[in-house]
Amino acid sequence: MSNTPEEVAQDQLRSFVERIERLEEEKATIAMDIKDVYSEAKGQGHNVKALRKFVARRKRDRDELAEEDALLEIYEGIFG
Amino acid sequence: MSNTPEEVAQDQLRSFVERIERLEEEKATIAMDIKDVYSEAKGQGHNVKALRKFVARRKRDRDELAEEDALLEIYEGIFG
Amino acid sequence: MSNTPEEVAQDQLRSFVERIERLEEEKATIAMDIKDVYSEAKGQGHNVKALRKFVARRKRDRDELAEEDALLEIYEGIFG
Amino acid sequence: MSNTPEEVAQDQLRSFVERIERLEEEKATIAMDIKDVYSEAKGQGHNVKALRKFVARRKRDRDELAEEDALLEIYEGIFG
DNA sequence: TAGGGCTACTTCCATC
DNA sequence: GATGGAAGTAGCCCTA
Repeated sequence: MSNTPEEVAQDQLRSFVERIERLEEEKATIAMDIKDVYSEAKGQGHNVKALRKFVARRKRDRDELAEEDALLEIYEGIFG
Repeated sequence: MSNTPEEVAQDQLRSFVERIERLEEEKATIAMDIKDVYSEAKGQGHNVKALRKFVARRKRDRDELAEEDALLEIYEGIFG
Repeated sequence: MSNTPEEVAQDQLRSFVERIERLEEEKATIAMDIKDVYSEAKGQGHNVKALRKFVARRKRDRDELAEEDALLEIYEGIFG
Repeated sequence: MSNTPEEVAQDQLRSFVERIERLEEEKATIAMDIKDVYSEAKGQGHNVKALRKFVARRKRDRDELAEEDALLEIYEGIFG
């Protein structure tokens, strides 16, 4: 009752495709959730554009911080 | 022990930002999961580029179906 | 009467900026022309939304053809 | 040798589609030209990212200026 | 004012 | 490891 290598490869491929599509669906759902939160904020009188900019800036700051930490580790590796 | 309107607005804003950042984090996690699946597929000898194209094509097909429905609505708007 | 390297670089840069802005202007003009054609069609009683979808679909069909060629290349890369 | 109204509408539609597709093609060509200019600038040692930002900023400045002019006209319409 | 289309940016992958 | 090109994503704008 064994399968040919081609069948095995087919099954693997199908499995990969299913896993990817499942994850993409989840991602799309979350993206919609985010839109909903912005809409809700707007409904309460907040400035969505500014809110987006604020969130983006915080993300940039976090990324820069992470980069600094990474640099620090490198320096510690050299001098520490 | 009540708060000023400004404080209330501030709290709201903070809450929105937190919700958004939480969701963005989840989204980023899922994006990484997807990358991992592609990497795993590659590790098993599959052609990642072709796999991506396949997944994209399936998505497009699904979208086309949805779009046909939309066109139908448009035509109904004309003839209905 | 020769120029310093900095001046040369400045002149180059200015030239690049001018060329880009000229092209961007042309592009914007054409984008407006396209809008105008849609408006004109609308003025003659055509359904703009459906027209847009039609044009988009034709473009997608063309792209799909090109993509099939690309897929062929990929497969040739695998089996060739 | 006259045509039915349906045929006339068809011909019109075909004409609109052709005009649009022609313009879209021109637009795509110009977009490629712009890319080429950036590539050329890069080839001469310029920082493309910074150059893009610079061009974008100039555009923004121009838009704001245009907006001010529009405001001025409005004011002139009121007070002039 | 919500939605969809367009544009621009960023990311990602394959190649050298 | 850089670079070029393609894919995906996010923000903006405009119409209905």
